[in-house]
Amino acid sequence: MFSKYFTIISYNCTFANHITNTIPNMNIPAKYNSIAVEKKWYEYWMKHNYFHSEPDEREAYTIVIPPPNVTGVLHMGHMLNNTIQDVLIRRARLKGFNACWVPGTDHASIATEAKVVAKLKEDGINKADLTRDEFLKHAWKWTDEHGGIILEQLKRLGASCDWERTKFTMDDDLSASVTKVFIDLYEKGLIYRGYRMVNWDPVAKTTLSDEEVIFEEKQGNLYYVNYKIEGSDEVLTIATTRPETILGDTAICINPNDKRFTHLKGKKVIVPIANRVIPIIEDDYVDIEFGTGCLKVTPAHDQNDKILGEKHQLEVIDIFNDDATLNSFGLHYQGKDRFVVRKEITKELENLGCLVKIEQHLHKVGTSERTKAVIEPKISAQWFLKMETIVKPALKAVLEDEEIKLFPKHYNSTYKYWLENIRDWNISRQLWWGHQIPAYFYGDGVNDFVVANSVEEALEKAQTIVASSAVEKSLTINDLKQDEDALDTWFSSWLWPISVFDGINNPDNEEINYYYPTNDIVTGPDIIFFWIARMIFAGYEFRQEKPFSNVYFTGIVRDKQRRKMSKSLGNSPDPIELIEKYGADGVRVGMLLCAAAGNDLLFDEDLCQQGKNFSNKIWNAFRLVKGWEVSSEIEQPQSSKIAIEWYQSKFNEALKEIDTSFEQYRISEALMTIYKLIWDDFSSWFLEMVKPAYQQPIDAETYKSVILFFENNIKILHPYMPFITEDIWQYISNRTPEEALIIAEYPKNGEVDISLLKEFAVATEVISGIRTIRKEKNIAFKDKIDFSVLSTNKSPLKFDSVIEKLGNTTSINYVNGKVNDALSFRVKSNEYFIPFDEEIDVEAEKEKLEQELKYTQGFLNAVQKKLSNERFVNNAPEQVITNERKKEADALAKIETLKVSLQSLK
RNA sequence: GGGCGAUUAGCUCAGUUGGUUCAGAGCAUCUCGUUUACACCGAGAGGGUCGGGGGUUCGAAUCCCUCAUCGCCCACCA
Repeated sequence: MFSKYFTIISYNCTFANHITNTIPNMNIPAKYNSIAVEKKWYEYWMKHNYFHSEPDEREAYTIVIPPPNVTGVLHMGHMLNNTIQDVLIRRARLKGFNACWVPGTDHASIATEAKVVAKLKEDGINKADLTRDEFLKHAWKWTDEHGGIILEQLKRLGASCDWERTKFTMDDDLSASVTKVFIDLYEKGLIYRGYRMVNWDPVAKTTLSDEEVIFEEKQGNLYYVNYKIEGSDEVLTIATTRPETILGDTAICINPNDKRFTHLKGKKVIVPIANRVIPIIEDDYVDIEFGTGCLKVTPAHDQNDKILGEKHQLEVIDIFNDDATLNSFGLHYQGKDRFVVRKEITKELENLGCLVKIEQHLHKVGTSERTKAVIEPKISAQWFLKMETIVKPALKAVLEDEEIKLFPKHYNSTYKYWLENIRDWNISRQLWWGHQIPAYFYGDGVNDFVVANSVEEALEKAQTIVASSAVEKSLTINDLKQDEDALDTWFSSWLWPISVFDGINNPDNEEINYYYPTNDIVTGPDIIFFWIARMIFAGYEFRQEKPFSNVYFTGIVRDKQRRKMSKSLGNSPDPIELIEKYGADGVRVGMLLCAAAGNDLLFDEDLCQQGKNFSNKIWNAFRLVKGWEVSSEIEQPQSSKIAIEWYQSKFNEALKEIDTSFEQYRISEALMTIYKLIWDDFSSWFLEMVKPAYQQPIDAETYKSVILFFENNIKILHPYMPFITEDIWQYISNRTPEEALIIAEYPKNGEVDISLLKEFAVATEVISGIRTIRKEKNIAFKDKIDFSVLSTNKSPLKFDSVIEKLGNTTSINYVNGKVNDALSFRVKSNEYFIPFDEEIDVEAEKEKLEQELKYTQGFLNAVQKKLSNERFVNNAPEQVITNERKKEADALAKIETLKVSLQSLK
């Protein structure tokens, strides 16, 4: 017998090479080397241009990347964000879509300009000493040196962007789009120049949009100051948080209903220090309860005061320079910083006897998102975009028509609230780095300007205007002066999904018509207003169509202590180091495992380790399969046959679950489904079921299925772990570039045999039972055991052969009565027996049985109670009742078995 | 001050219209194991009054009310 076996094996060995010649006889390394593999396959993918997309007859699936800051460095937020995008895009590619992921960077005007200014300062250069052109030269140099690092880092992650399409928001065509859009909106009357209260960042020396201001709660003081009433010895006390602005006061306001001050109506007060006389005005805006009920009005430095000022026609005195030092209105404080002045003026007021008291006061202070400087409200001439009409289609698209879906959905209400309460968008910035506003002044008047594509065009327009006016004057190019300001960064990125396909300059080109609207956009919820909403505005305004169908908001990446990851805290790991340590696949899996949809994620490096372990698991499963000799001479064992049937169903079930998860953008849930499928179902169950005995070959038919399943597994895993899957794919068979996994065909959905899956679940319980007894009684696995079952069902079940194999039992005996001298366990109403030579601890067995009996009896009672409740039987659906009856029957049968067993022990 | 979202095992989270599979998953923990893919592993086990309290219902993690705690967004109280 033995020698015969060997003959067969040696025969099959030669044959094996013949029938499995699709599998190249390469040496598979014992360890998976992520670094070498990742480099190899990324280069391969690039070389064969798989990431590149051109319009064709297939359906497009498009994502535009949220463009990171051009000089930025990859952080964990990008890692998460781009992993998700890559998963989506790779899956779409496998599913047969023409997948196009457009990468690029944003010029990030204020952030980049701040960096360049800081760099110049280090080199001893002051921005103020440079001309605009000189400064821009430095900025471009900086951009060329640091720009695009982040895109290179994305490649390490495996991002399958169409790099040929890489865009930058200051590329010529994108800049032209911005200008075109500006002119268009201006001509529609939507852009206007206004003298308004804006948020002034005194460090960056620019205005900011409301969205760029972050309110922080700060402990401040409330200063009570006396103002002398003109022509009287009486004083009036006001409360203020900003005593330095006293020098800009132009009125005191009281509530007309405040009886305390009735006698002061129409009088005037003298501003301390400045000794100016200002009126007392009345307005019910003033809260009688707050402070002293008297409000000092400084129209130049407070939004509300400005409104009051306009209403009551007050003088406006701006006391600050651009850097928030005081100007000449600051009198002897001229040139000093506002916070220094606050301290000094307090002292002076005290010396003058005007300071009544100082109270501690907690209040919100606006700070600059970028520079952290305290915002100074300032009145200045700025450019604004009217929002009223532009928001309308955007509201409808998300809230009524659901043309655009937000995930998670609850962002709908945030979106709605913001859009309904939106204020005009301040789009001008006092910066050089960015798109210069295409407005050209031809005269000294505030309104002496034209908006044009170029200075030449501007000249023409200006000449026309001048010619039609009464004033005789001829203009030359030298008379024109372009507005110094640049546009808000978001004024270019709101066009991103359109401009990357040149859809602004060239609205009917093939690409924009093919790729637009894009499918999904993936970003953090922090830029829902900055970017997402505005892209939607732009989409409807310039193309009368949504820019994308689905918005997936990721969570914010935090550390284990829930702190936001940040440079200053130093709690953010270096993504590249992580990739080197755990492999890109491992890190991708690690990121996603902690990224439950709709939640912030607490990043934990251990999860990358889990990802790496998963790589290892797959690698070893592959080594196992690859190590088998294959024989076409052996008949397929029954256990393999049924195992294949089962795994096919299990796989189909998983496939369906994955689809459902993706529909809801539950990306990490889909990954978990695949993880369990491959680790538990495929490796722990399926491979063990079909695994040939030591040094024995596997039958060819089973092997074929194993390989097919393996291929299907790595296909569905590929979006998550692109590198290891491509590597194994190519080991399985020498593939031509046309057969690479990255462009393979995603498995088709198939039938799920639910009853088969259920039967298998029972079989696993039986196997578990055997394992438990083996363990309890120290019966080695290699010792074959006798195995009997007492069952109402006398015929062998589908998975009996599997039980025999994985339990290492003799063929299962179906018996009519209890087996003596045996250990037993029960699954459903069946009782299973394993003979045991040594004396059985009767008491212990009895105890066990009684426990089980007690539990089952309790269970039965509950079920019967339910069933005897008339209202339950009358009201519950048929199915629920049927199920309860079945539970009852099962419990009764089990109790019977238990009683018989107990009887025999007594 | 307004709005939104949470609160389920030690941790991070699932739990769809209230009822099959309802108390689950992964990780962590504990026990045993180096059996010829993998100790980056295998087999097994423990662990939760579903934030508290009330209510609706035959039946509640799920619906309603209320309280508590935490997070996020928005808002001009000097």
